[in-house]
Amino acid sequence: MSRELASTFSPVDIEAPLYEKWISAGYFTADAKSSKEPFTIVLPPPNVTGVLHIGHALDLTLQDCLSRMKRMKGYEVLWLPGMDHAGIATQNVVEKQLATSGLSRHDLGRDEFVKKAWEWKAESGGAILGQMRRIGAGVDWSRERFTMDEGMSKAVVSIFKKMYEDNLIYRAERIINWCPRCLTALSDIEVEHQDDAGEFVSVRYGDGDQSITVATTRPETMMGDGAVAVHPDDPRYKHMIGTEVLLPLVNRMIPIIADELVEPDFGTGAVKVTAAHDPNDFEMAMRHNVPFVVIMNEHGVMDGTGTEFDGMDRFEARIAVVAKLKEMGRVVSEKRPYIHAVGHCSRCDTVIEPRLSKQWFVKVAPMAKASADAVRNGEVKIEPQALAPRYFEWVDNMHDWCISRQLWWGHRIPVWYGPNGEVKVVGPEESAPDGWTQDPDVLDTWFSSGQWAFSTMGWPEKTADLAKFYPTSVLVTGYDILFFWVVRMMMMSTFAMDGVAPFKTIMLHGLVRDQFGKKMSKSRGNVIDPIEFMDKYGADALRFTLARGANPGTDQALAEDWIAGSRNFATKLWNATRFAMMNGANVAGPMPSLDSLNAIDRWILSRLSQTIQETNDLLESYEFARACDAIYHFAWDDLCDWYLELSKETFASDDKTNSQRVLGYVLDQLMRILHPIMPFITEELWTTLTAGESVVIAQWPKAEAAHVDKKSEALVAALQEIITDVRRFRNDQGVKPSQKIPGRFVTSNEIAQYASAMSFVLKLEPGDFTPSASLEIAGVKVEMDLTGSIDVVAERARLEKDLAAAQKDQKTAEVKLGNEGFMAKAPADVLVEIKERLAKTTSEIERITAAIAALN
RNA sequence: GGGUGCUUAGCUCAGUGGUAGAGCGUCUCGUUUACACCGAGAAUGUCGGGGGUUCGAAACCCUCAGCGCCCA
Repeated sequence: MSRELASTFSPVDIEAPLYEKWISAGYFTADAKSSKEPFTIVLPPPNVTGVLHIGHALDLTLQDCLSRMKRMKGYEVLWLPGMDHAGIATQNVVEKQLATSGLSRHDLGRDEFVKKAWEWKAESGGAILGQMRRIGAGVDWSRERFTMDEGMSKAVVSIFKKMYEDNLIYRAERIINWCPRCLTALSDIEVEHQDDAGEFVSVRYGDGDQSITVATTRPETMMGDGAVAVHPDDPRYKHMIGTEVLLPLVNRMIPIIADELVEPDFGTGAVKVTAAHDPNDFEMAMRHNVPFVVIMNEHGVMDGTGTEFDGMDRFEARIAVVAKLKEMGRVVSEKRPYIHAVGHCSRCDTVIEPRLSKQWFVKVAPMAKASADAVRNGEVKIEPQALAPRYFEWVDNMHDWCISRQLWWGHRIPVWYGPNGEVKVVGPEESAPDGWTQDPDVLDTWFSSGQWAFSTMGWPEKTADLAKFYPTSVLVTGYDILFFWVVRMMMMSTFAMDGVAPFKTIMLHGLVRDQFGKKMSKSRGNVIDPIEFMDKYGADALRFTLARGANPGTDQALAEDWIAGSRNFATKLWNATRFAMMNGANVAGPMPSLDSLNAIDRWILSRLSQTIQETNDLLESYEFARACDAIYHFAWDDLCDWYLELSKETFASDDKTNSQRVLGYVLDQLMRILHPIMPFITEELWTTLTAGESVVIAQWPKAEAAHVDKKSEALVAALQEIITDVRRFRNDQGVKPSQKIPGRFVTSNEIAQYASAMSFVLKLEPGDFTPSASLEIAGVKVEMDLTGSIDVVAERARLEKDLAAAQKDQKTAEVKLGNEGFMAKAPADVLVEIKERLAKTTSEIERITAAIAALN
């Protein structure tokens, strides 16, 4: 009735064809007209320049796992894929390409350059999409989106206009983060702070009585100073407040002002105020009317100081300025290296230059509040909840968001300026008056990817997709971009979608690290390439490893050995299924009634039922690691190590029909619950076993409460105890595993029914013999003939060790029961448990003592 | 400086009040007809230190030490 499985399992051979099968069957294409309850995930859009890294692999695995499970549960699943246009990154890539022919983007002009960028995207962009297929991601490719495609671009303009009209977007001159290499403004989150070794120089301003020493890490900016600030209550400087000192190098008189922001204990307690080149100084300058003196151009080169330093790079100038000040005898002290946090461009690592500049901003306060409220009032849940404080810390203290970028690749700001300084936002269906010019800048990429949850579904049109699939069910992403993208999405969505948050749950996972828990980086050389490991071990193995490491909200370590271990698990499943089918496992016809089954069959059904329940509950609560563990131990320990071994004797007999059906059922169900995590091998095995169309569309198993059978569990536990102890005895006695020895079980209880199953596993041959050894375990006497004398020394050592352990356990139980406080206060069930433990250890001690006596 | 985690077997990590767990690694035995990508058996932890709460603490509280991350 069914196909035969190849004798060896080769993941690379089965994976690609199966993915093609799923796609052509349309399993992943969502239907907005379906009457099924929706389950929606939008894929955090990878960067168009990016390739699949191990973090994506984890993120995709978890999303795929959830969406496959929900599909099996009967939901109408939409998992929407796509990419963002990555303004700076893409522009950098294309500029680099141009540079190879000696061209800059300015040589081409804006329109030509943007055309080039689109060409680049068509040819080389989106490599990651192909890699997503490789890992088995069941996304709806028919709905693939790109942040710069036509629909999303329209949405960007619409929302810009809407926000502008609501006074949520404004243009202002502020200190912004400027990258002198990318030549653009950046938002706060595109700046990475690193501890760098700099210098801390104290410089004397003024002379004689009218002098004050300021300490700074940026001496080169002193030509732009507009004041010196001290704390208003600082007794050292109180008398100087309101007076002026001489600013060296440029010989300008600047005031000494008092501001609470100054920390008296930091440095000399006096700081220079460089209003146009430092965000804190800017704030102070606004309060005290300190002039803004710009001393650098957009490249970070000194400019307009009227000194010898003009034309020097800022870092060059720093050295030259200090040298000059030293010459003048103005350097009071120097500390070098001075470790302090310095902002770097997250795209090119250049040191950020705070720069006074006119830019567009989003006023975040109202939207940030709505975003915070949605989580506070429970509309949106953060999983794990322990990470919610991080979210609040960010949304509650957010600065306005600088959204203009001095780039060409991106959504051009839809603002036009008239000849007399008029400003007009031009919506998607409108056009600008003749003679007006459009703002040259583009919008931050996050401005459009922040709309990912709704404009991918056709907003602002009232589409069927939006009606069916918005808000999305769960957002799965790393906690590292909680502040970046998630908060942006929360703000944009609550604004555009009448206050309805974009997702019901935000599920955060951690980062993937190397086997020692260290961050992966090119410089460390510890980067794991998911493609390489999928080639070697299969996508399922990589997925299982990642899911098994995914404890809520925490980072996970990853090593090749562990992926190999998951591959071994896949091989084990393959071989177990192959073996089962060789022995006639099947899913034909109804299941036999429970009372017609033997205890071993009933036991595996009981374990299966519990495993299904456990797996379901764990996956529903995003406990991927524990779900994997539950399945792994059921499959390997319960099914392979015990059920199959204990059933071998049955399968060799004539009375095997029931067990064949039970085994078929167990494998069928096992493949279903494992499918979301290991889709390929489960599909291959399930379709082979059941001859069904696809496990992708099979029903998710329900835990059968009627299958839970404590009696059979107790019985099998006894069988396991007996078998393990006999094995141990054989091992201690130096009997080889394959060696058959005479042996029999002497018992009057129901374990007797399973004597032949145990004999089969233990290689014991019943018959007429004079036992040379006997063990008593779980109320069963096992008699064996080792043909000759047994190793009394080894056996006594073993027994004495067991005796000591039993005595220790007995003692702790006795102590508890002799404790008045325990007897008075411990709950009844614990009391019963300890009493049972005492009884058990006591009889165990009797048994071992008798066995030792018998040895003599 | 502010916030927030973490410290459990050689390694990486589970374990939120009732006799310490997993995977990998280690040691011994083994080609028994599913599987050597395997099987069987074994060893290994005063749960970072100290104090407290409790009949009972790896878990709860305080404190010290070390490590990490985010933000300034």
